[in-house]
Amino acid sequence: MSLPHAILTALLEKPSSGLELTRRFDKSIGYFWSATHQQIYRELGRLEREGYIRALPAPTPARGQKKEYEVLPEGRAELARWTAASQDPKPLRDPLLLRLRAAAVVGTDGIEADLRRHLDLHRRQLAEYEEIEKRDFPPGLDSVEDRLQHVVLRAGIDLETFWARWLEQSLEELGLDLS
Amino acid sequence: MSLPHAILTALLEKPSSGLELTRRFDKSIGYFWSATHQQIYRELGRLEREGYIRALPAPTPARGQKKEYEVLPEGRAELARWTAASQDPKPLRDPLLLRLRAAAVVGTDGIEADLRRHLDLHRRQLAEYEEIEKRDFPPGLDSVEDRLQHVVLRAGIDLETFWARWLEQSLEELGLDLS
DNA sequence: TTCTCCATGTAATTCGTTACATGATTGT
DNA sequence: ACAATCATGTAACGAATTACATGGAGAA
Repeated sequence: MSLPHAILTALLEKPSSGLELTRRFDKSIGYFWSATHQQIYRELGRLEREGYIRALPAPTPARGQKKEYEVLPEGRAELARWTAASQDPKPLRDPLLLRLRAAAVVGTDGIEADLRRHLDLHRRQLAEYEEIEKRDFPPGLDSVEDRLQHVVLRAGIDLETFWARWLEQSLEELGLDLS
Repeated sequence: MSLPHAILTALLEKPSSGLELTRRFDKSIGYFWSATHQQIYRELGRLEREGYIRALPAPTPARGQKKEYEVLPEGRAELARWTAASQDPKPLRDPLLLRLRAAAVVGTDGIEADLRRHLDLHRRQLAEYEEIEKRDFPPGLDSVEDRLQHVVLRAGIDLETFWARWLEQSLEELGLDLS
């Protein structure tokens, strides 16, 4: 039940149309909760039916016309309720770890190349996050909002750092040099 | 498409019935690919229909009777193929990070207690993994299989370490002492 | 006999993904 | 006029979650 709340958060930050939301989900919020335009349109319809958001009055409402949404007080209340509610952490589910475990049974042939590729992808993502940190979070920011957004970005940076280090160590441990 | 391959791996390690698999998915393999008994039974049926596994001949095949499965050569081949195939890393998707982002908009009321709870849960999981490491991976193990299983466990340990540290730092950053 | 596990399933729903469809706007 | 792009959707499917159903075996 996270997607509707991701959308409510995005719309509170700035009222938007479906496609604008889709673009914003390719960065920012999408860094920790991705979504496609099909999911977003479906969810916008649901949220509107349930009275959490409404479409801003448009001159000519028609298919193919831009439709902007804003959050209603009920939507904000629901988001506050959900944010405060306790939730268990999801158990880890990672195909790459599963593949290594399988490789212990059927052999490691062909997996090293993909480990190196993952290492490269995580390094790139890390660099991107660090760019954002440098740009958007100069030292000396103090508001609670800034601090919250910063710790979230920190999670992204630390996670990518973990993956990169772990992949480096694992490649070495398995006797595969780093090219 | 990971669940069938998780099951093939588990069955290669040791032929099992559905319920035995379910129990093993509560530990070991389940630490990085969890599954419920409903998923497992459905997938066992599919794998059998497709000729990847077969039920061992039982004295009295009937509902409510234990049914053991073993992997056929086709199943092993499919697992080897999947293990070697390239796969993109899944984008991060974490409800807790989303809630912090939402809290930047609707306020932090009620979220600190859950952050502390998550910290506690991650510390417990970390302790459990470290127990396993001490028990199953004494220094001096050398086979490729052991090393592979060890780096997988290492990923679990490092991930839990990351979450615990990140939660400690975030609670502090948000001005909430660690009680 | 009834209760409690063990063991194997079915059913309904939701969420995410992939592919496709349609209208409006802008540039050439 | 045509193509490309913007924008909003539909349809179909697969995977995961939740709840429920059925049967067998042993203990009180």
